[in-house]
Amino acid sequence: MELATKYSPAEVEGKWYQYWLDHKLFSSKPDNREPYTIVIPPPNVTGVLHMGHVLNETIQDILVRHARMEGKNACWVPGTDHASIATEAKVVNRLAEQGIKKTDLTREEFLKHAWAWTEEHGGIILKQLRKLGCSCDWDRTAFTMDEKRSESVIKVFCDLYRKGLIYRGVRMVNWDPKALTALSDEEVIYKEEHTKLYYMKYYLAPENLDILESPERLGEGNVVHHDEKGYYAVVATTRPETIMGDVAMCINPNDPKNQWLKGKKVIVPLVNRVIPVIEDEYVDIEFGTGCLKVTPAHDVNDYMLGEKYNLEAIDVFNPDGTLSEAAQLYVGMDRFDCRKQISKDMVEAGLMEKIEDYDNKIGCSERTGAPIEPRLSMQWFLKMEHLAEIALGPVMDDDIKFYPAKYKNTYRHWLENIKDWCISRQLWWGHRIPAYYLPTGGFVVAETLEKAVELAREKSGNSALVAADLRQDEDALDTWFSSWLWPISLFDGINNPGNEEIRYYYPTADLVTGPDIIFFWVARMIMAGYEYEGKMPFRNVYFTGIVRDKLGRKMSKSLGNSPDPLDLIARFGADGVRMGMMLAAPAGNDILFDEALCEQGRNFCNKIWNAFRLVKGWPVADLGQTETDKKNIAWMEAKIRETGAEIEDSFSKYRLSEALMAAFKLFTDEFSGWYLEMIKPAYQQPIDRETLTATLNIFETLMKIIHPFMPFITEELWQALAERQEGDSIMVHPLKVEVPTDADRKLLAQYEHAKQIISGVRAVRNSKNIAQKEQLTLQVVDGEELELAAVVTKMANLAEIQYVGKKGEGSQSFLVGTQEYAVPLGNLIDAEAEMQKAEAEIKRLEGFMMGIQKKLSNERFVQNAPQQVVELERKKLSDAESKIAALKETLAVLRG
RNA sequence: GGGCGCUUAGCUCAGCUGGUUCAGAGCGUCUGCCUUACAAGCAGAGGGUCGGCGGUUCGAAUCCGUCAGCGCCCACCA
Repeated sequence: MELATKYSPAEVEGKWYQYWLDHKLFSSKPDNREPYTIVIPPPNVTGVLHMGHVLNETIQDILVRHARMEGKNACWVPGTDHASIATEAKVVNRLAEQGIKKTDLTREEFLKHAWAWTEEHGGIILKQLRKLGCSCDWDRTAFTMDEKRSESVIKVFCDLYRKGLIYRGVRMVNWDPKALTALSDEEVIYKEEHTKLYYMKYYLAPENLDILESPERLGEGNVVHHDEKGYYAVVATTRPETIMGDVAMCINPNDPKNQWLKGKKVIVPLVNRVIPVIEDEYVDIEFGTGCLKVTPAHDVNDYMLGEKYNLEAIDVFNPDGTLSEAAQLYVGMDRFDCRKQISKDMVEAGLMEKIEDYDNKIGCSERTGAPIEPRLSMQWFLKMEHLAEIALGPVMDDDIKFYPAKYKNTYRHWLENIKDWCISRQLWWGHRIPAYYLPTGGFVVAETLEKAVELAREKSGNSALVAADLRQDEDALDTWFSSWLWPISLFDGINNPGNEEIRYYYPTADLVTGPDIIFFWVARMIMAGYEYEGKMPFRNVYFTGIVRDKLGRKMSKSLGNSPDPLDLIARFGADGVRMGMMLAAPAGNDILFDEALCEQGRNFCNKIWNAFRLVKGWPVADLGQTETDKKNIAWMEAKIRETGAEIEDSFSKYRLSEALMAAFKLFTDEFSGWYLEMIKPAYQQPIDRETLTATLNIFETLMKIIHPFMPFITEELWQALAERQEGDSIMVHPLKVEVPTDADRKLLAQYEHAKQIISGVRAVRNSKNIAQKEQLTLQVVDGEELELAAVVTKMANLAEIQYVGKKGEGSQSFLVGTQEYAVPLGNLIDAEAEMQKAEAEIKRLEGFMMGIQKKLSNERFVQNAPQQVVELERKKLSDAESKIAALKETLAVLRG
C-alpha cells in the first residue's frame, strides 16, 4: 500500500462521519453503564455556524468522546432554539422585502411564514456540526417549539400559575419600540453614549407669585432664578421629549437651594400644565439643580414616585416610540426627532436655561439594538423569590460546580437581587400564553382549550359557554421560558415524569456555555431543575470565553475578522481546526484565535499520518527481540501511563488545552521523536515481529488518547492498524487508564538521563558542524557503565563508548547531572573557546554556591526550614562542588 | 458607585495550600541539516531582575498592603 506523504482530511472525514451515522455509533439508550449526558445549548434554529459555536461544540464533543472512551454511556442531545424575537425579526424583514407588513397578516398567516422560514433555514447549523465531527445522538434532535417541548412549556406555565407564582399586571417594563414587545431586564444592555443634559425653566405658577415678592426673606441658601417673565426653577433632564408627561416636580426636602419651592406649583414649559412640587429624599441634591421632573409613565424611578404620591401617569408615546395623542404636542413624531425639535423650540421660546454635554448610559434591546423605552403595560410575570432560593444553595455549596469558580459570585449577586421575570412577549413566534379571557371578564389558565372551557364554565357559572366564547391571550412567552426546561424536556420529564430516560440521563453531567447567558439560561435551568426534578440539571458548568481575533477584538461581521468555520475546515481539516481552537482556549479565558493554530493542528495530523506510514512500511521478520527493544517498549508504555495520568488529571479540572498539549507532546516528542527512532530498524532491514506488534498496540493506545480531540484521523488510523469488523470503531473500544508504577518512574528516570546524554552529543555535533552520518566516540569520565548504552549508541550515532578515568586531550565535555561525558574531537577543539566557556561556568557555579552557603550559614534557616529542604540545599552545594571540580579538571587538560 | 478578575519570554498561556537548579510550555525567532516516515520535517540555541513600590517570612512569581495599567459583571442619579 502506497500512502501519500501528506494527510488529506477531505478524503477521510466525510467517509467516517457517514460510517458513524450508518452504524449508529453516537446513539445512546439507557443501559447498566454509567451515563454521561450533555444537552447542547440549542443554537438559534435559523443560525449559521460561527467561531463561537466551533469553540463551544468542540469542547462538548471532546468531553462526550472522552466519556465514551472511558466506557460510559455517552449521550449528547442536539437541538435548536426557536429564538422568538430574533427569528420573528428575521421573518418580518423577509416579509417586508416582499412588501408584506406583519400587521396586514393574521396570526395564523404570519406563523405559516415563520414555519416556512424555519423549515428552510432550520437545521443548517446542525448539518454544519457534523462537519466538525460532533458526536450527537441525532435521533434525539429536538426543537424548543416541537410538540413535546411545547407541551412541556404550557404545562409548566399552568403549574406555576396554579402555584401562584405567575401573575398578570400593569407594570413598568422594558419596551422595545422596534420589536414592539416587552423585554426582561436581562435583555437590556447598557451602552455608554454622549448625550446632552437639558436645563429647562419651570416657571412658578401665578398663584404662588405673591410669596416671592421679597425672595430674600426666604432665608439663606435658596437659589431662585428669575428673568423678565418671572421666577422659575430649573430642571435638568436628558429626555426633554417626555415633558408632556410631567405630572410633578420633585425636590429633596433637605435641599437648602430649593426650600422656596416647597408647597408651590410650577408650569411645565411648552405644555403650560401646572404641576405640584413634591418632596422626596430620593432626589439627589447634588445632581443638576436638585429639581427632578416626574414622568411616571416613562421612567422607572418616576413610576415609583408616582405610585408613592398617587400621581397620574400620562403615556406620551405610542408603542413604536412616536408621540401619542396624549402628548398633545408633536403627535406622531419619533421620540428622537421630537427631542431635537423640542430642544430647538424651547431655546427659541427662551425656556431653555442651558444645554450641557453629558455621558449617559442608555439601555438598549439586546436583539434589535433599539433604545429601550420604559413603558407601562399589562404583562405576565413570574415571581422569582422562591425559585431564587432553591437555586442559590447548590451552587454556593458546589453541588453544581462552576468552572471557573469566579462565576459563583456573579451568580449569587444576581439571585440575591433578583426581580420578577417578565415572561410575556408581544410576539407571535413562540409559545402562546395559555390564558383564556371570558366574555364577561376575567380569565382562566389551562393546558388545553377544552380544559379552559370547563374552567370558564365553572368560573362564570355559565354552563352554555363554548370554546368560541373564549379569547386566548395574544402574547407569546419569552424564549428562555422554554430553554430553562431544556435538560428536563429533552427527556420528556415534564410530560411524563419519572420515565426511564429522565431517570437514567438526568441530572446531566456537564453544561458548556458562555458566561453571557449565566442569568438568561444557566440560573433558570437550575431553578427549573430543582422545582421540577428536585435535582440539579447538571453537575458541572464549564464557561467558555469569547472568541476574539488575535488582536483581541471581538469577532464581528462589520470588522470582517471572523473566519468562516467551514472554510477553515476545508483548509485545515476538522481535526486541525479543533486542535487549533483548543490550543487557543485555556479554561475560562477569552480565546485569541489565530489561523496559525489550525496550521499547527494540521501539522500534527500530518505527523501522526507519517508515523503511521513509517510503522506500516517496515518489513517484518521472526528475528527475536533484543533486550534493548524490550526495554524501549517498556519505557514507552511507562511514558504513556505517566502522561495518561496527567491527561486524566487535566480532564478532571476541565483543562482541555493542557490535556491536548500533553497528548500532542506525547505523540510528537516521546513517540515519534524518541521511541520510533529507538526501535527503527536500519534502512530496508526488517523489524522483529514482537517489537512491531507492541508498537502497533502502542500506536492504537495513542490513537485512543488523541481521539476525543481529533476524531477523524484517529478513526482512520485505528481502522488501518489492524483488520477490523464492519461497524467496529475506535470509539467502542474504551481506553484503560493505568497509573504509573514505581518501576515506571525508575525506568523513566533512566531514559531521561540517556536522552540528556544523547542531546549532549548532538549539541557537540551542532556546535562543531559535524555531520549526522559521522560516528563519534563518547567517553564516560570516571563513571559507571551506562545502562542504556545501546540506546545512546544508536541515537547519538556513536562508534564506541569508552570508560575513562580522565578525559583525553582535544575533547569537548558536558555534564548530565554531576556526571561528566566527553566527546574526543582531535584538532576540531578550539581550546581557547572551551576554556572561556568552562571559566564562565565555574564563575556562575561559584556564585550559585555562595548563595547556598549564605543560606546554610543562616541559623534561622537551618532551624526553621524543614529538614528535607535543608538537605536539598546541602545536596545542591555538593553537586555544585563536584561540577566545579570537573570543570577545573577540564581547564587543566585544555591548558595541557 | 459597588463587586470580581488579570498583569510571568516577541505572542498565547501554565506555575495548586510559600521551599526540588523554579523561573516553565507551545508558537514565533536564530543556527545547521532536503539524514529514504514527515521541510506541514529534524537537531541545536538564544530569550523573562514573574507590572511598580512596600511588608510578612529563614525563604515570595506564589501570602498581605498600596499604586499603575487592562478587562468583565452589577447598579434607578434624572
